[in-house]
Amino acid sequence: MKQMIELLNKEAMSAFAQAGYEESLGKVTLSNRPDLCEYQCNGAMAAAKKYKKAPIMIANDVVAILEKSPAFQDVTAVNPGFINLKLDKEYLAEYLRDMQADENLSVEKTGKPQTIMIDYGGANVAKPLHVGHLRSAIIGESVKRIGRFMGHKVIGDVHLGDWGLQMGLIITEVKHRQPDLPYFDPAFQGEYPTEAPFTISELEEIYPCASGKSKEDAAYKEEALEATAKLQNGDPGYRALWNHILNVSIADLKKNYGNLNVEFDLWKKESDAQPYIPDMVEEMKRAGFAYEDQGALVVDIKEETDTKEIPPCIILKSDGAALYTTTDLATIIERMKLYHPDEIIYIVDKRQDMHFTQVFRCARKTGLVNEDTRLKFLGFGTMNGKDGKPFKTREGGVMRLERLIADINEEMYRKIMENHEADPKEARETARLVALSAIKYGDLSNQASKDYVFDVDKFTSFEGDTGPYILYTIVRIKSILSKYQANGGILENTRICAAANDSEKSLMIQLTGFGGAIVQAYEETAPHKICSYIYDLANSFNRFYHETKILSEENEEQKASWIALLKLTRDVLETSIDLLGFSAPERM
RNA sequence: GCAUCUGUAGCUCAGGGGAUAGAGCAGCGGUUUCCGGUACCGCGUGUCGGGGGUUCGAAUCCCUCCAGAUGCGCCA
Repeated sequence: MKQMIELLNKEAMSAFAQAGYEESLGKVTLSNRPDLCEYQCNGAMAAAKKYKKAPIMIANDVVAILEKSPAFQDVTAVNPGFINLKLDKEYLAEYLRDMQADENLSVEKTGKPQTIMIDYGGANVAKPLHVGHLRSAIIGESVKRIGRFMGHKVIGDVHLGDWGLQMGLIITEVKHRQPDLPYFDPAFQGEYPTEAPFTISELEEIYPCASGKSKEDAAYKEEALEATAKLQNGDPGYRALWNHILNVSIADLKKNYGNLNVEFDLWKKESDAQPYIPDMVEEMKRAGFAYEDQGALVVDIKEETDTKEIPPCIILKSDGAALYTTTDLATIIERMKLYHPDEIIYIVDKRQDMHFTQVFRCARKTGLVNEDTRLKFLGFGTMNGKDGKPFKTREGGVMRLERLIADINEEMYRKIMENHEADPKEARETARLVALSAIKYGDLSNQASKDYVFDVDKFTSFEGDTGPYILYTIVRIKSILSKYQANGGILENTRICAAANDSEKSLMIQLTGFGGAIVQAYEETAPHKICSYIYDLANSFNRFYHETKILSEENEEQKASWIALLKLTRDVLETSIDLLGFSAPERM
């Protein structure tokens, strides 16, 4: 169904046209002066010059026509030429009834569903997730859900880092510790064990240990490089060991992402793209894109409009090895071949902007993607501590994601138990949900591209612009609805009627803005727009709630109308937080 | 050095050509015959980094300067 603002635009545009002015001038926006009106139209001022006429006169002409529209209860022209609009109450109620009946709450699914791949998460095999991985996971998950809600086919891919020296280092360290394992015996002919020779916690200790050694011990590093090469050349024992590393690691990653309500459709890995590299390189050479420069194989990607020198894209190092860029390009080939995406969105630290500029240009120039395939880089800013510097533990180290989440869960649990008596088991689960809302809302309510301060005290607060405040509002609505049902009320039999007071009307107007907020969040890949929308909505609801005694209302039709309004408010809020990637408990 | 991004209230952030620049937190003062007061209402605070320009109108667009973050060929 059409958005409210579109309907109003149509009214205003036709009024301008009927009054003899250009139709496009009739653009209606939400009022920025709620004391004066609900919606406004500024077209008369823009028209003044064109028609050499005082704006107020133009506004008067338009108002004369607009007054007849059933959409408005009040239309006035104000100096110097504003047109102030107030919505008709019945028209508004009618719209909300339609919205409630619409399965997508007024948001029209796209007529042209596209396949969108989202590359997010940024996890590496055998390395624990840390706070640096938080933003990509949270933002990516939300972008994915928003795209799906709009009716697109969205594929989330974690794109694991599983290739390169890190793997060689781990294999080398395992070899030093357990040299008798069959993986290191070239003569071994039997079946390799199905059980991994290490647990996830051992694995997480092995990598930093090996990495440390390689920095001090040249021979050790040499060994790791050899192991890397051997793995990449397909040594069966090394491959078998590598598979163990992958399995152990992926199981652990799935658990951790699961705790964040983050789910990937694909668990593709850098190694999956390797088979595409040789042909890709050959083709780039053959077509004349790639040439040798200072020993390396490069592709020029300069463009005339550049304001600075963009270095060429290096395809192969001077020693012939592939690098990050190479793998990313090969991954594009694989994605195009297997999934035919119309768009690929990369949700990565904004410091990698230059890298992706190179990859995208190179992919386009060498024809790896179709002309109309969109490649989008959504760079996010750094998560800082209260001191404004990158978030660290108290000891100054990198904080593991698991620890961060556990700490916040604990804090939430403490708050819940402190505030009222609760069953410890239920309180644990509630704490988990509220903590997740705190973390995700805290992150998503900031613009992705900016650095932001991760302030645990602020995010976990039940007051202000926070996740817990949103959840609290939802829980409160649920509580009233269930009381209504407990007293014999039937939710399905309720019907929204015209607003009885101002706070109810502004809640209703706020509800009509849902579709616009979602569409904008989708078009701008900006989940924070949803946050600010639901924060305003929660405020509107709470204001209305305080002025209106709902359950004790004697007029049954009026009571049912309010219940219907509450139900719609709950649905809009819950749909919205689902798009942000968290959910609300029944009680808290 | 060059480039990109950022600069809005004491703090954390919205707003991105229109009417008096907004929220939250922090501070102060109210609201309870209570459907969850973890709420709601009110009060104060601004050279929108500085300066120039475009426009009937600029926090918003353009130029310039200042400050900070980040990035600048064989790491990922």
